[in-house]
Amino acid sequence: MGKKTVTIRDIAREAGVSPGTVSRAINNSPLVNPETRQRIIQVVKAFDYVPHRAAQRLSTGKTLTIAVIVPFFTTPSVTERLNGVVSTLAKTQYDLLIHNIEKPEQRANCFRTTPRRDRVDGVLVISISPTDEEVPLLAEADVPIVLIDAQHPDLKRLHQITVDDVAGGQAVTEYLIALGHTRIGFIGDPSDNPFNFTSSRDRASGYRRALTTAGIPYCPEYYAENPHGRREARESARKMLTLPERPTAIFAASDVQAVGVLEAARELGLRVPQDLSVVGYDDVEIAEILGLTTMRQMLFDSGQRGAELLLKTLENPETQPVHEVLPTELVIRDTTGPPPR
Amino acid sequence: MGKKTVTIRDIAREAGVSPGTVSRAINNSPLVNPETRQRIIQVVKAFDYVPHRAAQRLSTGKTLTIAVIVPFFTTPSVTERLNGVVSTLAKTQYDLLIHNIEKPEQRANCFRTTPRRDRVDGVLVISISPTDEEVPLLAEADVPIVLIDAQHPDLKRLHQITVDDVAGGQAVTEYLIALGHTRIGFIGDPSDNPFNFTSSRDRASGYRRALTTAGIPYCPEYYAENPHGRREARESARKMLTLPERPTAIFAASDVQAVGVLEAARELGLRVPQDLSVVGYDDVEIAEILGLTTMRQMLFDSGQRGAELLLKTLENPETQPVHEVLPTELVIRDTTGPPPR
DNA sequence: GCGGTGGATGAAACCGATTTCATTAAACCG
DNA sequence: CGGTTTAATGAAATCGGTTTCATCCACCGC
Repeated sequence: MGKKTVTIRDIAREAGVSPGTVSRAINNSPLVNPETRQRIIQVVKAFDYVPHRAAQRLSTGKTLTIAVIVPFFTTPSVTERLNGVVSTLAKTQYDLLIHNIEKPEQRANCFRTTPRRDRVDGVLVISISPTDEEVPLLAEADVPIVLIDAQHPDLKRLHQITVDDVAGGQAVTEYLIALGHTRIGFIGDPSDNPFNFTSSRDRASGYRRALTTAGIPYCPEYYAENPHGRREARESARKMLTLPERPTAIFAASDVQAVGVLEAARELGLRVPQDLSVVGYDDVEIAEILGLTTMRQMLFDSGQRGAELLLKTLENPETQPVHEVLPTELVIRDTTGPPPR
Repeated sequence: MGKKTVTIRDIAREAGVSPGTVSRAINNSPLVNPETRQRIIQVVKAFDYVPHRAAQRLSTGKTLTIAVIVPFFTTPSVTERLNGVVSTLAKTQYDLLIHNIEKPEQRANCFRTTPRRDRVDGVLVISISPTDEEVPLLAEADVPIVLIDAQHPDLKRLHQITVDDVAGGQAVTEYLIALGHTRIGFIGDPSDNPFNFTSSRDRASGYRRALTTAGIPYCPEYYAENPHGRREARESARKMLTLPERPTAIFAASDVQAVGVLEAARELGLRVPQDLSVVGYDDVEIAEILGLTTMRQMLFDSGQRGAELLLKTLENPETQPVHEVLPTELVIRDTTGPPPR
C-alpha cells in the first residue's frame, strides 16, 4: 500500500492554481476569490487532503502542541487533574504531549528540554514547583507556562493555579481540635524532596500553626514524613500508634496515606473513629468508598482552569500572569469523631 | 527575551564545518572523523543546541511521535496500562500523544484523523476494539497499530496484546462453583456499547460457559449489565440481592463494579464472605485495600509489551503481526468463601 | 609513480507548507 | 482615456533539518 501523501502541490495542480493560493484558501485568507476557494475546497475534499503537520509547524513556527509535565501520573489525584487538562484541550486542535516524571533526573531533563519554542507552544506543570534556579530557565524559554498545584513567588512570569495548603492543613487540624483532640498526629511526604513537592510541607505548616494557635505544644513524635505511599504511611502510623501515649487523631497529607493509617489502625485493633480519628486530603474516589473524612480540593477543575488559562495566554500573549487560588472544602464522613474517654 | 533559536547552521559555522557534517555527527553516522565529531559535540553542548523537531520530522518523514487512543483514562485499570506505555516510551525519544475518548463521536473522529503517516509513526489503542468497518481504514493508513486489551479477528494487519477474558471469566466462575456456590450473579458492562468494549462481554461468556459445564442453569435474573461505574453496579447488586432467592456469590466484571457490589451488601446488612462472596477483575490498588478476591491481569505489562511491540515494528516494519495473550491469576483474598448454610 | 579505493567532508537538493514580493488584470477616477 | 488603485494570483524565498552526490585527499597495491 504505497499510498503516497498528497501534498499541497497536488491540490494546486489539480485545481489549476498555485500552492500559495491553496494555502490561502484553506487558511481563510480574505485574499482569495470566493469561486477559486470553492473549487480548491472541492479538490481538497476529493483528495482527502490534510496539511502535513510538520511542514506547517516548520513554516509557521507554531507547534500546535502543549506539553504537560506531571509526576507519578497514576496517582489518583494527579490523574484527576490531568483529566481536567485533557478534556479541555480535546476541544481545541492542540496536541497534548505527556511527560511523566518518576525520577529526579527526569525532572531536570524535562525542564531543560521541553519548554522550547520549537517543541511546544505552552507548558502545563502539575504538582512540581520549580526551584529558584529553574524559574529563569523557564522564563527564558519564552514559552507560556502554567503551574497547577505548584507555586513560585515569581508571579511576574508564571501563571499559577493553587490551593492554599497551609490554610487547608490548618482547617483540618482546627476541626480535629474542635472535636476535642489534643494529641494529633501528622503523616506526610518528605518536606525536602527532589521533586520539590510542596503541598505536604504546606499542610504541615497549617497543622503546626493550628496547634500553636490552640496552645497545643507541637510534639515531634506525632509528626512523620515518608516517601509518598500507602505502605510507608502505614508503617509510620503503626509506630505512632504504639507510642506510650498514642495520638487520638491522625491527619494524613493525602487520602492515599490516610488509607495506610486506616490499615495500621485495623491491624492494631483500634476502632475508627471511636479510638482514632483519621482525616485525609484530596477527596479522591477511594475516600468516598471508605467513608474517609477528608479535605476536598477541586482536582478536575484545577486542570481545566490551568488549561483554559494557557489557551487564553496563547491567544493573547500579553496576558498578565495570574495566580488563582481554588477553594477547598472539608468533607466529614465516618472516620472522625471526638477522642476516646 | 528574543532568544533566537540556534540552528544547525550556527553550530556548523562555529565548529568550522558544514551543516551536513554536524547532522551526521549528532546522528552517529560512521562517516565522520572522531575528532571532528568531538569538536562538534563540544559546540553543541556549549550552545545547548537541540534539533528543531518539526524540521527533523519534515526532512526525515518520521514524526517521532506515537499516539495512544484510550477511553476514560482516569479509570484505574486504564491508567495502569497507560503507565506501562508511558514508562516504556520515556526511554526512547518518541513523543507520546494522548487521545482520550469519552464519547462515541470522539472515537470515530479519532480513528479517522489520528493514524496518518504525517502525524504519527505508530498508534496504540487501549481497550477499544475496532469494528469491521474501521479495520480497513486503519490498515489503509499504513501506520503500525497495536491493540492493547482490544481485539479484532483480522490478525493479518493488527498487533494485539490481549487477555483471554473468556477463560478468565470461566476460571472465576469455576472457582465459585468449586466453593459450593450455585446461585452466582454476574454484573458487567453493556455487551453492546458504542465503544465496542469487549472484555465484559467475554468474561460473561466465560461465566456462562462455566455454568453450563457444571450443569447449573443460567438464570437471567442473576445477570445484569450497566454502564460502567460503581454506583450503577451497586444498584444492580441491590436488585439482585433482594430477589426472593438471592445469589450467594456475585462476580463483577471489574474491581470498580465489585466495590459497588460490596457497598450494596453492606447496605443490605449482608456479611462478606459469610452471606455473600464477591469477586472482581483487574486487581487494581483498591482491590488490595479492600481485600477483594479478584482476577489479576498484568495491566502495566500489557502497556509495556504493547509499546515494545510497536517500537520493534517501527524499527523493523516487516515484523509479522503478533497476537500475544497475557496470563491472568486469581488472587484470593477475604471476600470469597463457601456459600451460607 | 600512477590508477584505484575509500574515508571525510562540503555543496546543494529536498521535505511540504507559509508568506513575502512581484505581477497581472480589472476597476475606478478625474 | 491615461493613470492609479486594488483584488487575485503566481513565483520564489523560507523554515531547519537530512541526504545524496560530488569532491578531495590519503593511502594502497602494483
